[in-house]
Amino acid sequence: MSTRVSPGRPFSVSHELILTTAIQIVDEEGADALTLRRLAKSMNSGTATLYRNFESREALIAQVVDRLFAEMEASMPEVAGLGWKQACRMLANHMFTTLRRHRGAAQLLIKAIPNGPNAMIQRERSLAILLNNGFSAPLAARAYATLARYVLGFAIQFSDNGASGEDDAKQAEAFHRLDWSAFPATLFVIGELPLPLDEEFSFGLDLMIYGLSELRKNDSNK
Amino acid sequence: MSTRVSPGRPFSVSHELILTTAIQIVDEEGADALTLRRLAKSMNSGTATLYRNFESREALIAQVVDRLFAEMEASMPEVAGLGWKQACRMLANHMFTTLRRHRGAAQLLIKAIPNGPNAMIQRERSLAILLNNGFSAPLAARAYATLARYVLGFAIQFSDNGASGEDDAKQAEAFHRLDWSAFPATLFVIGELPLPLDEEFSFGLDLMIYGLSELRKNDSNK
DNA sequence: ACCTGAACACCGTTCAAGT
DNA sequence: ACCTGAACACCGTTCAAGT
Repeated sequence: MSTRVSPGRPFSVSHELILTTAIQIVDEEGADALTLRRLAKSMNSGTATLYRNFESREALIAQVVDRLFAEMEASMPEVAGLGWKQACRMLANHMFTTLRRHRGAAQLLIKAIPNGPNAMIQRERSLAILLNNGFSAPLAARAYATLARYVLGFAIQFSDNGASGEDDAKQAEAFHRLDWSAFPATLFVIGELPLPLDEEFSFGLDLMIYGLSELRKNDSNK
Repeated sequence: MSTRVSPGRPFSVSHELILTTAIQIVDEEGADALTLRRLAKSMNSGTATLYRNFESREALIAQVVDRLFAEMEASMPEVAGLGWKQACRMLANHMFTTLRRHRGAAQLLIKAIPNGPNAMIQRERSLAILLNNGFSAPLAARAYATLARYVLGFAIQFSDNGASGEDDAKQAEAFHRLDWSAFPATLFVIGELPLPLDEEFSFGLDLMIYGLSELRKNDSNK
């Protein structure tokens, strides 16, 4: 697969290699492992060389992030024939799945809101679906912004905390130490927790889409 | 303020002082500034001394996090007479506000789900409200888990990225470079973006609460 | 002209040495 | 017995020196 947005400037080959290697590191070892030293070593180079292609670590990360949006765009499911609800669900799930596939990638999106070319294309596509389905400009803007934050917020929380075995053990132990009189509600629902991550995500997503459908009715009637 | 010598158990005063100082640093300089060296220097001490009170940086952060839950608990609004919708809204807003007041604090909650005593009390209180209002155990568990993730997900994204002036300038510049033919939907809603953060948060929260009210009806009728 | 080793000022963690 | 300076193995960034 070729790059969607090519710079066509000096250092482009090296530039390519750096981004590819960076994503590989994020995939295999998480966001914390993406250090300039680690990255340079993977390419048998030194950190100083990286500064020939990128102004700073932050700038490099911004381009890594846009790569992820390019990948999302390339593997985007077909939503043309679907209703807006189903389209929203698929787009949100697709973004969520992509971020989860690249382990700690979601954490890279925190610092700065994605502004790269591929992120812009994705926003355009999403807004167009809403506007073509009777959403007013203010409602479409709100719906898109909130849903995008929702997906990213969940993806961040599910991104890196790999050692669920150890965490779940601690959680279970803490629950067992609770006494009935002080924590009746917690113990009453204890069999339901913790929820599978995907289920938690889908549950909240459906709540929001349902709420949007109600707002849309009033929006259109007005 | 001078350092007091503890008469009773060893390190207890120092333990207190460390947590207080840590929160002060997070408030004033953000989560990134909370380094052990920075923390030790604030107390005219060395990093090694910190390891006398805390097993690791991670353990220290876990206790800082539970301090925030304690603060939330202490300033919790009265929700006894309110309906569950209004109670949910107030609890979610309160958690969001508390996390925002301590600038980068939300980022400290990512690594491990809060397990401290004060976090447990807060969960008990929230679950009890849902269960006392006709929610079944499965629905209450889902509602609580999803809302808690929602609040934290938003708080994280609004936590540290302080330089909104520079960011907004970049965003505006990027928007101006767009051409109408390629980005019609984006340009159509451009006047609506970016939304104020609180509005975005409230918008999504209301969507979820509305969706929950529908699920609750079926839940109770069953 | 292009590249990079080495330095600088940081980071979390450990432990031998000091009191 | 208690504390901590100093070391260790890292980090992002810079620049003089090498090719």
